[in-house]
This record gives sequence, structure tokens and C-alpha cells, in this order.
Amino acid sequence: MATIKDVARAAGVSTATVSAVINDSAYVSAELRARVLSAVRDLNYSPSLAAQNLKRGRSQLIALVVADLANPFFSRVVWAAEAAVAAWGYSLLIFNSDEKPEVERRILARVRTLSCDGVILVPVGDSTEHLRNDPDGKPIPTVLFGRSVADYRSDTVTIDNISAGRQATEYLLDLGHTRLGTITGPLHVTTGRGRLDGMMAAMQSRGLTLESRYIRSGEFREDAAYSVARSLLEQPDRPTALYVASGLMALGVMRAVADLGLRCPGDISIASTDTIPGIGGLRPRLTRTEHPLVDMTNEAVRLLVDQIRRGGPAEPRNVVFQPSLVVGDSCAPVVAQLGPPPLSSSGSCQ
Amino acid sequence: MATIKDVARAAGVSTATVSAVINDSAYVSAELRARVLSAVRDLNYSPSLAAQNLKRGRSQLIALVVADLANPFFSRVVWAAEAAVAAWGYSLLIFNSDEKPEVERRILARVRTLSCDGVILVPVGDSTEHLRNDPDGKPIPTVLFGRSVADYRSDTVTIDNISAGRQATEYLLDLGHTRLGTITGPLHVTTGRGRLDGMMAAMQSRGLTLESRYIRSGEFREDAAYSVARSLLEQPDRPTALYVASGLMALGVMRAVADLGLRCPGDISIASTDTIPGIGGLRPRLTRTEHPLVDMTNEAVRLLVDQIRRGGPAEPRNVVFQPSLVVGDSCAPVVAQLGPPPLSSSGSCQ
DNA sequence: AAAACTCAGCTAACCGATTAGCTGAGTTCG
DNA sequence: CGAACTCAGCTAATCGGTTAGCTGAGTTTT
Repeated sequence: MATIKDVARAAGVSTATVSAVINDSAYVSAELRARVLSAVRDLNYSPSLAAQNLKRGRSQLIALVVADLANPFFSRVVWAAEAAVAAWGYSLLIFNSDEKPEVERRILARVRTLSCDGVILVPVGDSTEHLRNDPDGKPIPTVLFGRSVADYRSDTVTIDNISAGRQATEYLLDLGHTRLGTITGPLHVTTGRGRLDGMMAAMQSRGLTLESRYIRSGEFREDAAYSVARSLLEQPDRPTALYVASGLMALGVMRAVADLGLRCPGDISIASTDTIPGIGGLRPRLTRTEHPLVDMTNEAVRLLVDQIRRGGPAEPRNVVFQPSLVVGDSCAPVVAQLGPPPLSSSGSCQ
Repeated sequence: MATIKDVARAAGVSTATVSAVINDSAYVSAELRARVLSAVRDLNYSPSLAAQNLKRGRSQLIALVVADLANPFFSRVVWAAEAAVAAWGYSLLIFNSDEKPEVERRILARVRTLSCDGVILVPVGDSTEHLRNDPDGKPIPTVLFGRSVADYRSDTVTIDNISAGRQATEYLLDLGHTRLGTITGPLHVTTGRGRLDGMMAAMQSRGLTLESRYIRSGEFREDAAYSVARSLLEQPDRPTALYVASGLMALGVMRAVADLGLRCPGDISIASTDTIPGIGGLRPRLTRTEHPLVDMTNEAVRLLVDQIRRGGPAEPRNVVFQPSLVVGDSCAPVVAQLGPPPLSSSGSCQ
């Protein structure tokens, strides 16, 4: 690899001049400029980022730390973030904390070592201590994404989870359902907790309560949702409608419904929150409250770049996006359901 | 951020000693070692990668350049690669060439500037010239993934696409189908071309030919597959079975089938290649030839780390994985189909 | 015409690590 | 007892850039 010295020698100038030409940081006469540029081309010179980073104290790297890279929801975030970050001139590092706080801690140490310019973090767990990433020096610019952490002051980009749960629930209630069930995410994260709270609030305001035997909690995973959905739906007086907290879980629930021989929406109505790629191919089309995922990601990157530019976090900003109800055909009015029907024979096999 | 000098001062030793302790690169007495380690802890010191990179000429960064980050297939590759790369002590940079050769070129220049230690590349297009990433100096260690490029010498990790197409086709032929159709990927990439070739070979060896009006080509995208599937299936004498070149496309095809009011496998049998997350929730379960994706990714990372370690590419290695047939229930024997039935009324709407 | 000013381009210090080579106290041996 | 050897730990060069501050030729001012 050619260095700035090689270029300087080839062009017959000093390294300072080469640097000035490359960065447009000082006036250089047309003649020297031309000589430098042609030497750059001849030698196929490209400045070493390592050297620039060392001197400038930045790295043009942004880290994205997600809670579960196997979840297609976060895959979409990766996709959107790559584009957003590239548009601002940064490159994107990907880390997977796999919902494990101690892995998250290790990743954040690594991010610091790599001297990333900023981090977009989907925080795991409810601890807040280890997020204060630099005890002494200035902290790395950080934007929390999707989930928030109590009493941690930093920019956040989230959706209104309560509204997501409420909207979906109200849609089911409007169809006449009263015996509702839900499959929630982990209740110690805001995305899990908030959606359940929204659902309960919606029911309460109509004088209904969500029975605890119709609540199942689990991880945001397809297989977990599948098994809890089975156990929920195998109850003799199962609910007539289900609110499922995430798109990936909804896939598992649909699979459970099919395997139990139930028909959706004939036997059971299903609504969910968030969307994942490929879910559009599913029949019936899922009724769901969707996140404006691309907008959220762009906003997170924008906030982060802003922090980086101003050299430190300003007053923390909290941007909350509203989910919107997308009506599919996975829900039917309760009158169309024939009371609490038994499980069909084909599905009763264990 | 504390530097090595701060640590040296605090411990009352030279920076060389601190470096020796941290890297275990020379003998240091127990007493000094203890003093250094405690200073490191006190100051929360972590060596600057930028400085190490500059001095050592490496970056502990591996770049993964995929052809389409919106494709869930590549999302799984990202997931697997993150884990594999982390296990070897590297961090993962993600780039999306979006199937555009000129974007790929820019990305590779960026990768060079970032002085990444290696690249895993899903090559786009059939050009080979710009892949020789460093005209003069030594090239960046590279492993091509999934697709190969004619006459470009480097390690590659691929699947046997011909076998993938052949296996799926033979399965359909064994069920008695003779009027087969296919939805292929782009034919200028090996994953598109090879699968079609495998299909044709399978048919030919039974004395059948694939009629060109039953072949539709497109991008590896859900919406593209949807529309070509519609046009293919709306023909009066449509095929009785379809081979679809990718998982994402299969989702689009299933959607088209549903929207046309056709039943799968009742009216049409569908087999595909590759799998994507969420497809497991699809009913009917798709019959497909699957890639051992995690193994492939691990192997690619292993080859790459090997290249990095030995400081240059050895004799190029070509690792080809065999796809395996996973039987679902999206295919039925041809006898179960009632001749060439008309489109059902509900589906004939445009 | 000398003093004051302008400014293109150079010199050299610096960023924070690593490491070749040196120093000097302690040990071994003739 | 002094030469030869060992080796823990130090000094200083180095990686490849950026940039404060200097230089000296050309222009303006008085």
C-alpha cells in the first residue's frame, strides 16, 4: 500500500501539501494540486483509516447491537441501518447480544476498544449500570433503539407499545370478542410489558379483564410462541381471539393453530404487533399494528450522527413512533364463530 | 480515555513494560506485573485499536458484503457470520451491494481503506476485473460466498446448484409430473443459472424438455416472483408443478397461488431451493432443497481466517456443499390433480 | 527603499501503541 | 578478581497520517 510519503515524493511536495489537497483543508496552487492528484491516481493511493483514526480520534464506524440477530425484525433493522449509516459516510458493525446482559457488556467493551464513533443499542435486560460505558472519559454517543431502560439518560427511539397493544385489542373487541388471550414477549423489556399493558388497558376501559390463564409469556421467538400457543389453545374453553406480541411469534402461533387443526379466522382470530419480511406471504393475512421501521432506523441514525457531530450528548431526546393498524383477514366477528367449538379431530393428536 | 502512558506513569514503569504485560510478549517480574495490572484496572484502560492497527497493520475487522440485505436468506448469513467471526476474535462489518456492480466496487474500495483483515463477498454480476482489489500491493484475503465468478481465483464456498435444481425436479418427476414450470433467479449468477441447468438436466434424462413458455426469470425477490408467477399460472394450460429457485421467491409464488384461487398442492405442486426464516410457518410446508447455511458460513470464516493467518492466499480452495431435499406437503402426485383445471372463479379477477 | 503584511508550502511534533536494541545490576566461571 | 554472560526493564524509533507554527518570496504601505 502506498503511503502519503510515497505520494509526496512522487509529486515532489511535502506530506502536508498532500494532506491539504486530499482534505481540502488549505489552499494549494492549481499546479501542485494537479501533481498531487495525478500521483494519487498513479499510486492508487488511499489514506489509511487506521492512521487517520489515531490522529483524529474517530473511526467512521457505527456499531449496531441488536438483541437477537436471528429475529427477522432485527434483520430488517440491520438492512435499514446499513443504508442509513452509509448515507452519512459511516460503516456499520453488527453485534448480537442474544438477549444476554453479560454478552452485551462484553460487546460494549469491544465497541469502546474499537473506538466506534457511536452505538445504536437494543438494550437487553433492565440493568442500567453497565451502559454508562466510560466511567471517567466521555461516553460513546449512544441511541437506544426499540426498547428503553428506566432512568438511563440518552437518546431513545421507540414505538408506543401501549398504543400498539391497545389498538390491536380494540380491533378485536370491536369485532365482538370478549374472551381474549395473549402471547406476550418477555415482560422485563418495554416491548413485552408495554404491549400487554396496552391490551389490559383496552379491555379494562370496556369493563373486561384479561384472565391470567389466557396470558402466556415467553421469548420473542417462533418456537417458544409455538409451544405456548399450543398449551393455551388446547384448553377446553380457549379464547376466541388472540393478541400476539410480535411478528415472529405470530408465525409460531399460526403454525400451532394449523397443527391443532383450527382455522384462522374461523375458529380463532389473531392479531399481532410488528411485521417481519415474508409475513406478507402468509394466508390469512395477519391483522397487525405495524412499526414504521425504516423511519425509526433513519431517525436513530440521524440522532446518533447529531450526537457525534456536536461532540457529546445534549439533552436526551425521546422519539416515540406511533404504530398503525394494518387490517388483514386473520380476524372475524365473534358471531361467525360457533360458540366454543371443540378441537377438531385431526388436531387433537399430541 | 486512558492511554498506555497514563498506565505506565501510574504503575511507575515504562510503556514497554505495560505493553509486555498486556500482550504477554516478554517476561515481567511478578511485582511489576501486579502494579501494571492494578493500574490498568484503576484507570479502566483498554488499548486503542486505532493505534494497534496502525502499528500492527491489521484491524480485527472482517467485512461481509452481501448482494441483497433485504433478502432473509442473507439475513441468516449475517446472523451466522456474526457468531463465527466473533468466535475467532474479529468484528463484523456489513455492506449491501444491492446487486449493483458499481456499488460493490465502491464497497471494496472502502473495505481497503478501512484496512479490513478480510472480506466475505457475495459477488454481484459476472465481471471479475474490479475484484482484484489491490493492483500493486497484496490483495485483501477474500472468500467468495454462495456465488462464484468465472476465472477469478480465490477461495469459494458454494452449494451445488445443479444438484439443488436436479433433486427438486426429480422429486416432482417422481410424483408423475411432466408439465413442469420454473421461476428462476437472475441467469447471470451461478445460483440462478445452475439451478435451472440442474432442472433441465433432470428433465432431459427422462426424455422431457422444459418448455420455454414455462420458464420465467427474475430477481431473487418476493414481489418479482409474485408477478411472474401470476403471469405464468394464468396461462390456460399452466404447468402442474413448479420449481422455484429461492425461498423468498417461493413466498411470492405461494401468495400468487393463493390470490389466483389455486390450491397447493391440490391444483399445483411447488418445490423450491434454499430456506428462509419464517418459511417454516407456511402451510402447506414447502418441499425444498435446503442449504447447510450455518456450516457454509462457518467454513467461509474458517477459510478466511486461515488466509489471514498465513498472510496470503494459498492455492484457492473450492468448498461445495450439497443441498438436501426436505419433503413438506406442497407437492402431490399428478394423479390427484384433475387434469388441467380452469382457474377458479375467485382467482380469475385480474 | 525599508517596514509591514500576505500566504503557499514546508518542517516537525503529535496521536497511542509495538518492538529493536540498549543499559546496567547480578551471576557464573576461569 | 575481572571478563563474559544473562536478562528485566528502559529508551527511542516507528507505523501513516494531521496540523500548529515557521519560512521566505512577493506585494503593499509610508
